[in-house]
Amino acid sequence: MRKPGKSQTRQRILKFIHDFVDDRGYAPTVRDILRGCSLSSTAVVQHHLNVLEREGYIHRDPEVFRSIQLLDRKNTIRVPLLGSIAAGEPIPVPSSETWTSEAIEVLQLTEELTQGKEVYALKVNGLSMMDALIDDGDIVLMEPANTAEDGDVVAAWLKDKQEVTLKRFFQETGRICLQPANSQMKPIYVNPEDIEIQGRVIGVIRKL
Amino acid sequence: MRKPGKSQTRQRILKFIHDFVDDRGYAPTVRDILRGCSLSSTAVVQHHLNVLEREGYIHRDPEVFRSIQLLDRKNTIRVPLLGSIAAGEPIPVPSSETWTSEAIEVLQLTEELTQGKEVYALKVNGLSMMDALIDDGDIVLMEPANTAEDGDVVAAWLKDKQEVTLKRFFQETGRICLQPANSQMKPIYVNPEDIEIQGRVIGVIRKL
DNA sequence: TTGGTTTCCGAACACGTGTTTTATAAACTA
DNA sequence: TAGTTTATAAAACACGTGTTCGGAAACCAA
Repeated sequence: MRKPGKSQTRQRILKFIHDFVDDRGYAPTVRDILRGCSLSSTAVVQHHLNVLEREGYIHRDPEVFRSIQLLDRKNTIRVPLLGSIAAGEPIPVPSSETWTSEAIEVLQLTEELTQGKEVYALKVNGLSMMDALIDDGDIVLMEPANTAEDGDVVAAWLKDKQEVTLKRFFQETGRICLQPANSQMKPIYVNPEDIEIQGRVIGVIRKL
Repeated sequence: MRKPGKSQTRQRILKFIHDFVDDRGYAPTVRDILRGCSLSSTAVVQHHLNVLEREGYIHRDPEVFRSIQLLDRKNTIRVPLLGSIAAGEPIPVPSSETWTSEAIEVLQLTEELTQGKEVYALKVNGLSMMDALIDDGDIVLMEPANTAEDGDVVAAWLKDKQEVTLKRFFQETGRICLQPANSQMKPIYVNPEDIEIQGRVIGVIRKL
């Protein structure tokens, strides 16, 4: 009384879990799976779940009800939109307390975009970032940072011009090179003491 | 021995649920909340959960363990990355069957970005879209469309030039105006029969 | 004060649910 | 063929968990 294929029951179970989570928003129990896949013993389900976990498809916390997690699902992360970024004013830099308390709005993004880092978002005000290919109304994802590595795109405060700019950062001997994303535009060079790194840009989102 | 504020306990509970779900991937039980919020009776938690549900913050399925769902969570949607978009070639337009079968990769995005529409994604190849403030490597979110309204940003195939372009669409008398996002650049005008709308752009994503 | 509402406590009940055990049958290996 | 591994079945155990109830404490309004 065994299935012909190698393990088509396991495929059914995995699909059932997917559908169940999509539908109900939480994971099924062993007995939910039993009924949903027309099996007749919890031990069968138990066995297949163990195999699925060993093979890396799911994760379970032992003894915890409804704790099946599908490992190909990415978590969504709540990203606080802390304010705006404009040419003439420094950007809001989050303290540990502003994180959700002072958020104007809370975006919900996946690790696809946040890359697992603790980020915050800023809305771009005006056209001053156009040389970084950033439009009015775009949302930039920032990672808090005071320093930068070569090649990072940073939000830099230029003390002499009293303005913030988004450019690619390169450390050179005695000076810093800030390169626009738009390669048709020329880089600018500043003294290290005339610049203040306010954050690292890890993404841009434009909703139309 | 009652809390001073009006119902700060309820706030604590809601925050605890958020953190718990973020951390573990499934919802807490009544007793998890009890311990996590330093309360001493499940009935207290039960009461606050009822209020939270009545006020629309959460949803619970009666008698089901760990069934608390946070209603401000947006669903994540699997978006197929169907190919690339480059200057000299038409963009891949999805049939109903390519939807996930021919996907090069599957992005996972929230309704925040997809706006609830059925979208697909294309990776931008080259710098030809720079006048739309789109960089090499950016990902554009497309909604299938053959027509456009005034103001839409569309992917248009220009028959005479044999190239695809991303521009804002405006219908004028006898001609069509295609306006770059970069306002420093001039719009172009084409005959209605020289243009073919291949899709509507609803978003742009740049990962750095 | 008075009454009414909300919040809290402690305890108990009922059952959903993960787990284990034993047994049987099918498939694979040598 | 015999031996091993895998898949299935039925039943039972142990406890996690939603729910309920009676009563007390804090707050509010008249």
